Amino acid sequence: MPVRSADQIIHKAAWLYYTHGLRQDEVAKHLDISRASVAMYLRRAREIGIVTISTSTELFSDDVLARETEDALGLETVWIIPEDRQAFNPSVEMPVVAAAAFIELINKGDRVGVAWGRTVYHIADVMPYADLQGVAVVQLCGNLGAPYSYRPDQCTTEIARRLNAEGINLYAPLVLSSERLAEELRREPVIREQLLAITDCQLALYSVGGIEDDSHLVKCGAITAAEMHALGQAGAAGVIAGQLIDVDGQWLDCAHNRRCISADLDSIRKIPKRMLVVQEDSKYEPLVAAIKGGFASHLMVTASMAKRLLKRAKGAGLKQA
Amino acid sequence: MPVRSADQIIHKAAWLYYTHGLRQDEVAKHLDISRASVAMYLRRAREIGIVTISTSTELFSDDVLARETEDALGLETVWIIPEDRQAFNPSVEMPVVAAAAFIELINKGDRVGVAWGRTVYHIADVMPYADLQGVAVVQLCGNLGAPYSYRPDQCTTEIARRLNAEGINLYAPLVLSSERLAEELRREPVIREQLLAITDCQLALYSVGGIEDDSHLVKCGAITAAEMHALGQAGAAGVIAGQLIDVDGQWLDCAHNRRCISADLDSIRKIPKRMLVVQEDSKYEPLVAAIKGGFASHLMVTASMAKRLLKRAKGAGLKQA
DNA sequence: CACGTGATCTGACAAAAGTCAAATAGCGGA
DNA sequence: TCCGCTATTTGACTTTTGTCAGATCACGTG
Repeated sequence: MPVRSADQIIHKAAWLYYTHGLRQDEVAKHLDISRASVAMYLRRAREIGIVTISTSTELFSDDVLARETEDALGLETVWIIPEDRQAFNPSVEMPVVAAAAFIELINKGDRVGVAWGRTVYHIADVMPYADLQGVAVVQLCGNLGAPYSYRPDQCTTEIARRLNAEGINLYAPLVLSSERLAEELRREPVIREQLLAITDCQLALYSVGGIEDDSHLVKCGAITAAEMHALGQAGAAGVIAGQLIDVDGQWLDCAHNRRCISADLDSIRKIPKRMLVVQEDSKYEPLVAAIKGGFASHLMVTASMAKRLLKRAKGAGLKQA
Repeated sequence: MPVRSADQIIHKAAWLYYTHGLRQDEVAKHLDISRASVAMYLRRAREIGIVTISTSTELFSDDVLARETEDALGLETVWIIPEDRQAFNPSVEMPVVAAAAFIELINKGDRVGVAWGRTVYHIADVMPYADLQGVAVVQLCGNLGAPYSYRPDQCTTEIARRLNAEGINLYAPLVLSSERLAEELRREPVIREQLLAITDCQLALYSVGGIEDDSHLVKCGAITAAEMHALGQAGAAGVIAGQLIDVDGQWLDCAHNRRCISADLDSIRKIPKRMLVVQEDSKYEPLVAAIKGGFASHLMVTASMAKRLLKRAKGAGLKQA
C-alpha cells in the first residue's frame, strides 16, 4: 500500500461526489473501480468526517452552533441570536425573532401556555398580528401587580389579541399571604380546572428568571431581597413561571413556592413544545437549571450563551433528564 | 416568512441528514414536513453550498489543494507533497512518494515510458521492488553521457530491474552533431519502430527541465550555456524528454530539437497517463509550459507550487488545450 | 372577494445508493 | 514457493432517493 493511497482515493471519491456532484457510477468510472467500492469509500469518508456541513463560511457558523447545541443538550430546536454583528442588539432583536419563531410553532387548534416576565412581555410587544382562530392562549401563572406595565394577564391578553386567538386568563394572584389560602384557592373548581388544563397545552412560552436582587420576583414585591438571598442559600437557582427551582431544575420546597398559584412544574414539563427564551447572558446558571429540569425543548439564546452551554455540555455531560 | 426560517429549515434538514445520518423520511418526520420537501431542501442545501468536503481540519488541507488543482488545471490526479511539516524534505520524500504513486498507475501488461533527468533518476533510485511481469519499461529519449551517474538508459534499466519488468532501451544518442544525421538515424528501422512504439505506452514518467545555466542539458554538455541563453530569447521555456518547448508547451523549432533523437512530443501527448513530477519550486515557468502543452495528466508537486499554479489558473485561466 | 402567485404536499415511478455474500487479490510467514 | 490470513472488490439484490404532475394551501393584490 503506497503512501496515503488509501486516504487519497477516499478523499478523491468524496471530492468528485460531493464537490463535483458526480453520480456514484460516474465516480466509479472516473477512478476505474466498481460503484460498490465508491459507495464504500463514501461511507468511510463520512465516518472519518471528511464530509461536513459547511462550517468554513462565516455564513452558517451560527446555524452550526445551533445544531451542535441541540445535539449536545438534546433539545429539539435552538435558535442563536448573533451578537458580534454590529448594530445587532439581542435585547432588541431577540423578542422579534422569538415572536416569529413562536408563531411558527403554533398549529391550528393548539392551546399555548404563556408565562410571564420581562422577556415574555417584550415578545408580546412585538408579536406580529395573525389570524389564528381556534387557538387558545392560556396564562400559566397567577397575577401580580408589576412595577412596570406588564402583568401576567396582560401578556396573555396581548398575545391572544395579536394572534386573534382566545385568551384564557388565570383569575388568581401569583402569591398569597398564607399557604393555607393558596391551597384552598388551588382547590377552587375554576382555578383547579385551569391549572389542570395546562397539561393540554401543545406549546408553552417563557423565560427563566434569576435570583439576584434585581430579579423580577423581587422587583415586583413578591419576595424581598433578603428572602431571595436566603432562598439562594437554600438552593434556589432560578425562576420558572413564578416558582423557584433548584440547580437541577426541580421544584424547591420553600414558603414562596407553597404560597404560589401557578402551573405545576410537572404539567409544564409535559407540554410537548417548551420554548425558553433567554436574553441576558447573566442568566447562565438559571438557564442551566431550567434545561436540567427539562423546561426547554426549544431554546433561544445569544451565540455566547450557546457557546457556554455547549462548552459545559461537552465537558461534563449536561443533558436534560 | 419569519426571520431566516427558510434558511433555518434547510440547514436543519441538512444537519439531520448529513451529520446525523438520518434517512430523508426520518428527517421529514422530525421536521413534520413531507419527504419530498426534505429532498428539495437538501438539493437547495447542496446548491447553496452548505455541504462541503472538510477543509476545516488541517488533516485534509493538502488533499483539498490537490483536488482544487486538478479541477483548475483539468488534470486527472495531483499529488501534493507537504512542505511546512518539519523534517519533511521534498527533495528526499517526493521521489519515494512518486515511485509509489507511479507503481500504482501501472496495470498488468502495460507499456510505460520513462524519460530522463535528475528527478526521474531519483525516483528510479527509490523505486520499490515489485513483480510486474508483462510490463515493459521503454526509454523515451536518446542517450547522453552524464556528468553524474545517471544516463537515460540507466534510468530505464534500473526501473525495469526493480519492477522485474522488461527494459527496452533506445539505442541512439540524444543529440547528434547534424540535423541530417539525426534525420537519417530516425529513419533507421530499429530506431523508427521504437519511436513509433511510444504511442502504445499507457503511462509515461518524466519531469520538466529548466532553461537556466544549471539546467540538465547544459550540465550534460548537450547545449552550451550561451546557446541556452539564446534559446531562451527565442522562446524556449522548458525541456521535455530532452527537447525544448515554448511557453505554450509546443515543440520549439530550433537546431537542438532538430538534432534530437527522442520521443515525438505528440506521441507523448497521446499517452493516456502522463505523470509529471516536479521537485524544485524554481521550475514554475517550465511547469506551466509543460501543463499548457498537455504533458501532464498526473502531476506531483510541492504544496507551494500547487498554490502558485492554482492562483494563476484562477486568475487567468491556464487550462491545457 | 375572486384572483394569481409561489410554495408545499401527494402519490407514483424511475434512478441512484446501500448492502451483502462470495470471489479475489495482496501480504506475511512457514 | 506455497499457504492461509485479511482486506478489498464484485455483482446482484433491496432500499432509499430524486423527480414529476397535479392538487392544495397560504398570502398578498387588484
